[in-house]
Amino acid sequence: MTPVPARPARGSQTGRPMLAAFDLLGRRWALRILWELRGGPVGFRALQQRCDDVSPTVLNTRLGELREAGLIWQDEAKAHDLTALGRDLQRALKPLQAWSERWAAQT
Amino acid sequence: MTPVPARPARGSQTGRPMLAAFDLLGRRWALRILWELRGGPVGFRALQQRCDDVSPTVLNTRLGELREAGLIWQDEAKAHDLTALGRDLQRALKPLQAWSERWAAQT
DNA sequence: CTCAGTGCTACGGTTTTCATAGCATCGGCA
DNA sequence: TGCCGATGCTATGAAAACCGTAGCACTGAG
Repeated sequence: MTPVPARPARGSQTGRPMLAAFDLLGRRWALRILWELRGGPVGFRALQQRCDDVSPTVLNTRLGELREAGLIWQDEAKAHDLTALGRDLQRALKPLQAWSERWAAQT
Repeated sequence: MTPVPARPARGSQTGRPMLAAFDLLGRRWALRILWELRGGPVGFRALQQRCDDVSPTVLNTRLGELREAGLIWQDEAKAHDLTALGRDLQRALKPLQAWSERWAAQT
């Protein structure tokens, strides 16, 4: 079951957007998949390789969820790509990258 | 096994900080736990309730990972709280909240 | 009309997460 | 002193998620 802002998130009463986002992005490979799509459309097998050979089952499940959530879509050649909303999220995740480098520096 | 920036992340060769962050934050409840700690130290059972009664096993596992990663710590009263690094991450996650509201608005 | 490449699904085994019960400890408070 | 509720957390089996591999259907190049 794909989390969307309206519907209550897994393990939550209220459908608060942030909690739905946590539910969606807190699934394995979800963040990574979005990340690997940052440079334009990618085919299934290429995407799989970029994600360190994630198993196709999970990859396809995540792609389905992200598609249903409106973050990605498939073009006519079946390549997976970010939607405007997905690119928006991408930008929102930018500070996370900066943080991760501070994290690395501190350790 | 807790992901830290130096060590390679789960399912990754390189130990790129961003991938380690994805691994750490892509585990269930991890983001939520950090989020619920935004207002200061919280005890175990209170935190569990705020996280929609997450099972204590997972909560404790996540807390251990986040502690090992240096994002949270325990004060003398055993209450869980963000470290400076954790608060830093908190700030980095701020745009995500804004995004989630745009997401909700669009759906 | 092969043949390599692609998108994806089926299947069974392993890992993660879950729900519940319970232990040990620590204040109040009589 | 002995009880009582609350707290931090662990143990244990069941459910769900995830994984690796094999393979099907299709498409375009040669």
